[in-house]
Parts: sequence; structure tokens; C-alpha cells
Amino acid sequence: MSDLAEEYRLDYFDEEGFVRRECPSCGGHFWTRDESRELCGEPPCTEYGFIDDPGFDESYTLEEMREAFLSFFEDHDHERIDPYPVAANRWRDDVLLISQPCIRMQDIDNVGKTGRHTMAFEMMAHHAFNAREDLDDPEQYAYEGETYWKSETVRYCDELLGEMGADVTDVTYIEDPWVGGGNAGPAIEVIYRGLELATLVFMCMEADPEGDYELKDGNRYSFMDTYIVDTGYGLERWTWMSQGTPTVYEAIYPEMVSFLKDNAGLEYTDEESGLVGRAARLSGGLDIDDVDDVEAARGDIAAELGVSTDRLRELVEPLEDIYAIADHCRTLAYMLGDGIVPSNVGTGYLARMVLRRTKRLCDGVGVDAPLDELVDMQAERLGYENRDTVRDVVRTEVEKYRETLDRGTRQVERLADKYADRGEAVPLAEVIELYDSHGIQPDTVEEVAAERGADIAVPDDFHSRVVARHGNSEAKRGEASKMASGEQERPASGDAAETAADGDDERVAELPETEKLFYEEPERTDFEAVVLDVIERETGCDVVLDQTMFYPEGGGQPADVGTLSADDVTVEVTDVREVDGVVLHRADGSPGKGEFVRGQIDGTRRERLMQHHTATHIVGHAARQVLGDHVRQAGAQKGTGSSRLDVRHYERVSREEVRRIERVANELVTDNLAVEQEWPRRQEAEAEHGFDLYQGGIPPGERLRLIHVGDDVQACAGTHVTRTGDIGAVKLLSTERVQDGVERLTFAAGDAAVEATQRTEDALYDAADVLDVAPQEVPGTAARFFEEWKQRGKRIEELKEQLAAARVGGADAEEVDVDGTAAVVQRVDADMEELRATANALVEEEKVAVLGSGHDGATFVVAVPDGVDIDAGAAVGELAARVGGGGGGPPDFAQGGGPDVGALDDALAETPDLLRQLREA
RNA sequence: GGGCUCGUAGAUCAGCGGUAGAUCAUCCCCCUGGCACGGGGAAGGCCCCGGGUUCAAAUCCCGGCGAGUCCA
Repeated sequence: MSDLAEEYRLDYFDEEGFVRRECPSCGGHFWTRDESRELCGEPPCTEYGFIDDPGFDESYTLEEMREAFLSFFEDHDHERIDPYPVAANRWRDDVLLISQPCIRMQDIDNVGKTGRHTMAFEMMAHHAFNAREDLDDPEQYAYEGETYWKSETVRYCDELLGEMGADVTDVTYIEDPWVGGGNAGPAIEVIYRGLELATLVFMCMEADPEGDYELKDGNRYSFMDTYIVDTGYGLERWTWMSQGTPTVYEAIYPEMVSFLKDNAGLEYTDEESGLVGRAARLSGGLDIDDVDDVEAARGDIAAELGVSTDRLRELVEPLEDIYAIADHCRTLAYMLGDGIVPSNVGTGYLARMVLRRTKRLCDGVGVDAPLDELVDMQAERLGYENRDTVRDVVRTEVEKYRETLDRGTRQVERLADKYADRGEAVPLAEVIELYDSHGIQPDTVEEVAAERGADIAVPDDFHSRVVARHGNSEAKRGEASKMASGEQERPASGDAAETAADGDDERVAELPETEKLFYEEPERTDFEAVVLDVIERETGCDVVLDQTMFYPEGGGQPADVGTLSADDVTVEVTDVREVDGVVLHRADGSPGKGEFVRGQIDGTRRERLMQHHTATHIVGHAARQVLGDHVRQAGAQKGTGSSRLDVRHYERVSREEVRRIERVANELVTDNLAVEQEWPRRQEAEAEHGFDLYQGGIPPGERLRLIHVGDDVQACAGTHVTRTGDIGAVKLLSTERVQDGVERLTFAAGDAAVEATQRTEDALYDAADVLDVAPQEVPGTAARFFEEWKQRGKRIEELKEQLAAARVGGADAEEVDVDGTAAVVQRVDADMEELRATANALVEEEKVAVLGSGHDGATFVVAVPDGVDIDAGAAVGELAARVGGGGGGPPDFAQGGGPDVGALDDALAETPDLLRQLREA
């Protein structure tokens, strides 16, 4: 680690008279203006020194602090950019100044309790990108030369603190090298009065087994061509510092906290609130990094305050819950406002978990305001415009949760009753299943079980047992349940561009990019080109041309197919792919390198693909209008017969909504709007249209291709028709819930739409034909027929009962005496149901019934009245064996049979003897 | 993306190879001066769909559709 010590000798530290010290408490190195200073200033070496004594001159709200930060750096030549949605998973490489909302799930249990953890926070940052000036090829990076580096970065931080009115002699800069994601560099933690306010990262190294520096992760690193300033200033902490409130929550959500306190009816006497305040201060000063610590510390704090631990907990816990609710609502506002839809998978699942947790906290502490209103308070503060949708999502989700809870409670009650009746404890396996498969919290189970008088013991390691149930090694390490988060990735250095699996030899890399003709003249199907290279493959070969009309597979649009013709040879093109701008035409033969070829693509196929592609944009646009602005594309696949578009939505799409989407889409078609393309610079496009451009993913490159269809604008590389009228018609074929929160819309466009309609019509006509009615009458007739069919079934059953009763009194019944009990042995060629009815009727008359049928194979029913000592099951087993089958059942009623109908009569003839034998046995 | 659970009367669920059930709701009758309740009775089932195994499948197996849930 000391390897990097040189890296911290900054001109700025020299100029300002800083000295380097080693902290006697933790051993870390830091820089300070205060020559007499000993400790580094970071907890646990030092306690908070700003509670009730703000570290800055003025008190700032969150908004004011953000603005103060941004304007400070704007005044110092930084360009402000808009934050990314929390849902986006990309760090732009041209950032200079930003206040970026983030969500961190890891600390979820600490929120509210420790006084400083929040799940949602804003990371304010300024960045600078530098490249060494002595490079051979400066062109290979997006930036050139040095903007600024370590000294300037520290100076900015120092000056900002000074401007805020901080006592700069009390600020320490701790050396703390940063390592992550294959990169590394020196980094500095900025500490003031015990609180870490910022981290200044100087990324300038990359993993290199030959590297000269071994860093704390045990890997070796060496310096890179580029070096980047990456800073993180915690907005919440700066705000807190400026106010000096006992907890960070009171500084950042004052209105919400007081609203919640009020709503939950929390009232404190002066004495009590004094106690709470002192407790908060004490726990804030401690080095508490997880919940166990908080619980442990509670006793110490209570002792120090001279109250009982229980009394302290009683006072503090409701407050902790309220802090957490405020924070969680902000998290939800970020997530839902940015278009995350709750789901059982992915990020949506995290949103669902946060929402449910928040709801539980509200219920627990007695906040009865609807959750959608609470989230809306934060959404409003954060300036979201889609607040109605957010509320709708929350309401829907709360309702779903309520149903889950109801369902769960009923289930637990049933289970508890069952075990209480037996006088057994509820087994752990049941509890695990309730949680794992039904989402019922173990404490709910305990509660309900207690009400129902069933014993149960939930072990402390419950959750790890659940994990163990999932059964394998990798899961066990994840016991700390590190959830994926919406947190931003660190900027990657130069090239993260990963290379495609096969087909990208060096040969391809050396070829010039293929000129793409299909963008300029999307309706042309033939072209001429020169064969630049032919690469032999296992199946056929890849032909590279100077220019092409063939669209390579991409963006959910399949590749074109067609032919390439040279003078004396024509080859079939079956697949087309693009590697690094070079289009590879997979063909069944070689047209010859250097040849001049004519290319012909399958025009009908292309046209259908274009219709479907443009239609995909139209359907997406229509879905947004009908379902709401939150609708985002979650995937798409175009085809020639139909296409599908997956959209994020929080409910099933109803039939009525489908019709409306279809109507809106077809209006766009009949309006015959021009479909326009343009190639703006990325930054300008984002500034004008926002991130909703990237419905189909974020394409690489400095320039984007934008497709305009009416008001709809999307970044898209596919081929499109020139006017929406060319699509002809759009027909939605089906909706499917591909996951919770994602609906798949399948549709057809153009000829395919007509064909699809014809198919459904054919089905209708065929059905009408069968029913012998007009198509319009099919539903009514089908309903009537179904109803009649059911009635007839019932009538048949009645008649069989009657028939059975009649048969009992009939003449052909052979009645025998089996040791004093009357038995009827009879062949009745009827189905099983009739046999059963007849047998039952005989039993009513206290007779043993042995009935055989040759109807459908040989079948038997044996029924025995109460009190007669014959085992029907055994009798049937014996009889069935004679016809080559088997059978069985309870002693009073059994059925069986076998395939050998020929042996049926013989078997029946022997029955009286058989019954006597059974009786004796 | 992976795991698990569940689809049976209008609702909630039992049944888990051998004659489809309970409770509530509905309808009728009785009890009462009237109501709550109570008593008696009736109606109400493509046991989600399609294959397979079996003499026999609501039940077991496979596939599909639908719903839920846990984890990445």
C-alpha cells in the first residue's frame, strides 16, 4: 500500500502547508493543516463533532445544498449534466458534473436505526478525463491531454468547504487507495468533524500481472494511458453537516418526518424528546455499521441516559420506523418515477420488496396514510411528472400485497389448526415452505400459530436454512443476501468492447467498414458491389463486400436473405451478421474474391420485416398512450408473419386496452405519417429527447440513428418503411404475461395482419359450419349448446339411476345364496357409472352385488352391504385377474377390469364359489 | 435467469389412484309478533387445458395456460 505514498505528495498540500501524519489509533495516513493533530478524524478514531453544532455557516436544505454544489463547480468551468434514471445501468463517459440519485440495498436493515444510513441518496460528483500527452496515438481515446488532476481536485474540495464556512484546519484528507473492477488508483477520503463528506478517486491504474504495484486486493497493477478524476460527494451528508440535527433523516426529510410522526400519533413530552435526542446523538457518535450493533449499543446508551433499555426502545423504535418509511418512500419514488415496474424478477423485485417492507413499517408504527400518498410526497419533492402513474402503481402493488397477506394468513391458520388438533408443533419445514413458496414472514407464522394454540420455534438462522434449501454451494456464501442494486458502475477505462464469439478473425478487423445502402434506399432490393474478401467457414463462407443492401441481424430484426451473382456464379445468402462495422454475408459458395457482383435481396421478406419493424415502434407508442407513460420496451423480436413487443406494465393488459392500442396504432397508419431518420450526436439527441430514446437498448457510437414516427422518437438501427401507410394494417394477436410486470404483445402488420385476420375468421367460419349457424350466432349458440350439454349430462345420470333401480327388480338377475346372504351376479353391458348405480341399488336391498360388463374391455363392480363379511376389493382383484387385468377398492365397494372380454362370462359363472371362498377366508 | 407452491361449487378450501366433499354465500321451507340466530331441504362441478401411465386419474408423469412466492 505504501507503494502509492508518493502519489499523495500534492503541490496543493505543499502550498497550503499541509503535513502528513499517521493516525496512532488506526494506523492510517492523512494530511492536515493542523500540525498538532494526532487522530485521522474518522470514526471510530473520532466522534461526531457537528451534532447541535453545525459545521457550516448556514443551514441548507437538500435542494439548496445540491444547488450550492453544482453552482460552485459551474463557476469553476464544469458543465452540468442531467442525472440518469436510477434504472439506467450505464455511466456516461463524458460526464463532468452531476448530482446522481442512487439506491443502495445493502444497508436496508440499518436505515432508520443508525441515524446515518439511507437507501436512497444523491451522489454529487465532478469528473475530469485525462490522457497522457506522450502517447503514440492520442486519437485512440475520446479525450486528449490533461484537464486537471489530483492537486486541483483537492483544491476544489478544500475551497468548497471553505466557502461553506467549514473550519479548514479541522479537515483531514485520508490516504485510502481505491481498487475495483480491474482498475485502481490513489484515493482520498475527506473527513470533517468525524463525518466522511467525500471520496476523491484518482483512477489511473489497471490490473496487470506484470505491474509494479500490489494493492490491497492482492492483485498487481500498473499505470494506464488515461487517468480520470472520479469524485463522490454525499449530498445528504453535506446537508446534515450544515444543520447538525441528531440524525440525517431530520435534516433531509423534515416535512415528511413531522407528517409521519403526526399521522402515527407519536407525541413526546419534553422530557421524552430530550431523551430521544440525547440517545440519537450517542448512537450517532458510535461506530455502528449493522443492526446487531445497534441492538447491542442500545443497552449501553440506556445505561448512560439512566433509563431502562425497554423504555428507550419503546421511545426510539417508532421513530426509527418513521425515518425508514421516509427514506423508503424516496427510494420508491426514484424507482417508480424512473419507470421500474414491480415484478417477481430483476430490479422490479427489489422495488416490490421495498414497497412491502415500507407497508409493513407503516402498519407496524400506525401510519394510516395511504402508501401511494406518502410516495407521492417524495415524488413531488423530487419533481417527477408521472406522479399519477406512480400512485397507480403503488395502489395496485399494495392491493396485491394485501391479497398475498390474506392468502397467507388463511394458509397459516389452516396449518396451525391442523397441528394444534394433533397437539404437535408446526414443523420447521412447513414454516420454510410458507416463506419460500408463499412469501409469509416467519414472525407472521409465529403470531398466528400462537393464536391458534400451535407451538412453533423459528430458529435464528432461519434465512440461511431457506438458502440451504435452495441447495448448493454458491448460495451459501451469499448468506449476507447482497442484493443487486441500481447503483452506478464505476466508469470503465478505454475499451470494454467485448469481442464476438466466432467469425471475427484479424482478417475482419483489417477490412474496411461496409457501406450500408439500406438506410438510404430501404425499398431497393438490388445493388452492385465488389467482393473484398471471402472467408471460408465450416458451413459455406462469409463474403465481405464494399457496400451492401443486406441488413445484418440486429435490434430484433432478422437478417435479409437473397443472392449474390458474379458473371458465372450465383450464391445464396442465408444469414448476414455485422462484426465491427464489417457486414459478413454467409453464403453457400464463393462468388470469388475481387469479383464484381450483383446482389439481390428477397424483397417480399424485407418488405414484411420493414412493415413489422415500423409497426413495432407504432405499437409501442400506442401502448404508451393507452397504458401510460411508464411503458417501456423490455424486448422485441420482428418476424415476417408476426412480431412481438414486450412492454413493462404493472397489470395484465385487458381486452379493452388491446382494442384501444389497436385503434391508436391503426390511426397512425391511416395518417400515413412520414417515417424519418436522422443521425444526431448522442449528447444532443439525449438532451432533446431524453433517455426514452433507448427503448431497444443503448447503442454504441458517437452518433445515433433516430427514427421518427409521428411524435415517437427512438434510437434504432433497423430498416423502416418510408410512410406509416405502407404498413397497411396492424392487428394485435395476443397478450401474454411473460413475467410479472412484463406483457408481451404479439401482433402482425401488413399482409401478415390480413392473413392473421383470415386465420381467425376461418376458425370462426369452421365453427359456424359445425353449429350450422351464421358466424354472428356462434357465441350464443355455443353457449346454448354447452348449457344443454351439461343439462343432458345430468339427465343421463338421473336416467341411469332409474335404470339401475329398475334393473334390480328385473328378471334376468341371477340371485344366489352365499351362506345366508343374498348375492346378485349379473352381466350388465353398460359403462362403469351404470354398474356403480346398479350395484348401489342392490346394496340398498342388503344384497351383495357382483356386476360385470363387456362394454369397454371387461369391467367389474363388486358392492357389499354393511355387516356382510366379504371383501369387495379382494373379490374384484380375483375376478379382474381372470380377464387379464387388476382392480381393487375399499372393502364395501370395488372396481376393476381387464382386456379379455371372452373370459368375462366364465368369471361370472365362478363367482358364487369365489364369494363362498372369500367368506370362509 | 433459477427454485418452489397452487389451479376442484359463486367465495374459501378438503380430498391426492377406486361412488367428487365441507363451510360460507344463493334459493325454498320451518321456528318468531318481527329481526338476529337456529333447524330442515334444494340448486350449483368440462375437478384449468392437452397428452401419457393404469383395469381405473381430480389424484401419478410430461407439456401448455393461468396465478403466487423466494432467490440472483
